[in-house]
Amino acid sequence: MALSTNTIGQGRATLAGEVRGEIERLIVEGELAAGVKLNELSLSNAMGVSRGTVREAIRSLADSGLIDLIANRGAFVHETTLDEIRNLYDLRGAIFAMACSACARRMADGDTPHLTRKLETNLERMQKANDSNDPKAYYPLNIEFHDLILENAGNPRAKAMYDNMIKEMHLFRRRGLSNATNIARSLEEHRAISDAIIAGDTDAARRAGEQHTTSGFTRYLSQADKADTAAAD
Amino acid sequence: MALSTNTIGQGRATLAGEVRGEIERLIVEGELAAGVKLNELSLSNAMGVSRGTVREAIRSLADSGLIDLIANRGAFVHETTLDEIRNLYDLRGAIFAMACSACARRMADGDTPHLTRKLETNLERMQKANDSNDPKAYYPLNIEFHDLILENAGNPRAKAMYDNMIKEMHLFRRRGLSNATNIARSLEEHRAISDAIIAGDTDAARRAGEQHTTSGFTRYLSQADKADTAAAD
DNA sequence: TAAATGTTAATTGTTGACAAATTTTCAGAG
DNA sequence: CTCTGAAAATTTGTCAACAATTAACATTTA
Repeated sequence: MALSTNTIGQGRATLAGEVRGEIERLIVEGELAAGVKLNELSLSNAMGVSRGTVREAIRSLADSGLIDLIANRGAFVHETTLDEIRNLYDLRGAIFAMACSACARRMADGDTPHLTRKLETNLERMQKANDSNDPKAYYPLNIEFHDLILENAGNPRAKAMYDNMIKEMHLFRRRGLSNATNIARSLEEHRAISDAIIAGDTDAARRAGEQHTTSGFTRYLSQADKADTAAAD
Repeated sequence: MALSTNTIGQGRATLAGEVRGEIERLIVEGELAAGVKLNELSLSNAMGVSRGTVREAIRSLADSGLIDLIANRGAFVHETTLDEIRNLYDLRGAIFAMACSACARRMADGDTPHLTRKLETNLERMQKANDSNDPKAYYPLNIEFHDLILENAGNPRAKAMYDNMIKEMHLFRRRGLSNATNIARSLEEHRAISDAIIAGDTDAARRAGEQHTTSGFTRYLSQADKADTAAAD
């Protein structure tokens, strides 16, 4: 679970929080590969803090799903299986669809005055990135789009969960959006979601959001297949 | 979030794990009321362990949502607002609907051979509890029903999240099911969910699951209103 | 040789002490 | 009487040392 939502000033205010962020970075950026064991002493030496502080940071990271803890044996960088990826997509899809629906409801209620404008701006930029065939520009815009929806769904807990899952998926998600065809299709789906939200149509928004995540998983699988095929050559 | 799924042997194998369980019990059973500050020294004295161990237990509980951490100020039992309850219901509904749908799919695929039987047994007992107008018998059966679905959805991560939310809602959820009318309606909805799952109808299962959670929130609100009215007398 | 056992080294679990921050207390001014 | 602010007391953050557990390795035995 992993929710830092309720943990105020834990990010950088305390030393353990800083170490936590550093370890998280090491994992997300791939310097600590999946399955690797985290040695408390080594880490404390490398970072110039006490072992207890490192220990606290590791414990705090454990619930987020990035680290597995085994009593008396240590902490290991979590190895994500294909089944888990499928489960994460399902879960993320359920939460995202709910968020899309909530956005549409709040839009209809007039609770999100600036959202229409922000969605349109985002979509324009995405269109531009697609036209100029620039996947690297698309990636952050894609994240921004999802953030926009989660942020305006009025459910901080959902956003925290979503962000946690994104962090874990971040490691393998990028290649799912690495070619122009996928970007074009993703953009279409974003437009459908945006339209439904702006229209205040909760059911359509939910369906569009669900559809988008499902397609995302399909894109990921096709990409993973290619990678496997290439590896088999 | 707080997912103990990946945390093997953390529950009781280690002293900190035991303390964690004890603190969790104190909170869930209401001995530590919402908003109360957790004093590390007092707890360590009361439980006969060192402060560091208590501290580790508290940290480990923080992500579950039961405890708020503020740097340099301490740990507080989380106070759940009405907005948060609404958000939790939304979130729980999204995950539960997804689980219902997944159960239906797995049923159709023949992956859950014993589920039909177990659902039917559960429903029969619920019917009996309803006939004899016995809310106390219904409550654990209600939990069992939801567990059955989450357990058979093939998504351990979803189950872990769901269980976490249940734990937090446990504090105020009981009164939402405290009269016969509510039990009868809840039973009806359970039957709809069960039928859709057994039929392997993923869409119907999702809709029924969603409907059930929405109704649950309505039931909660009406009950809360009554309580408020009573309190105002 | 292979399995089982005992011994040693490395690592995690737990504790108590010190440093830094926060809260409380209380004297004095307005 | 209330407000301000400095000193004291309390509480959290960090550290280093000790205890318990696990992993690695050598030795014995079948």
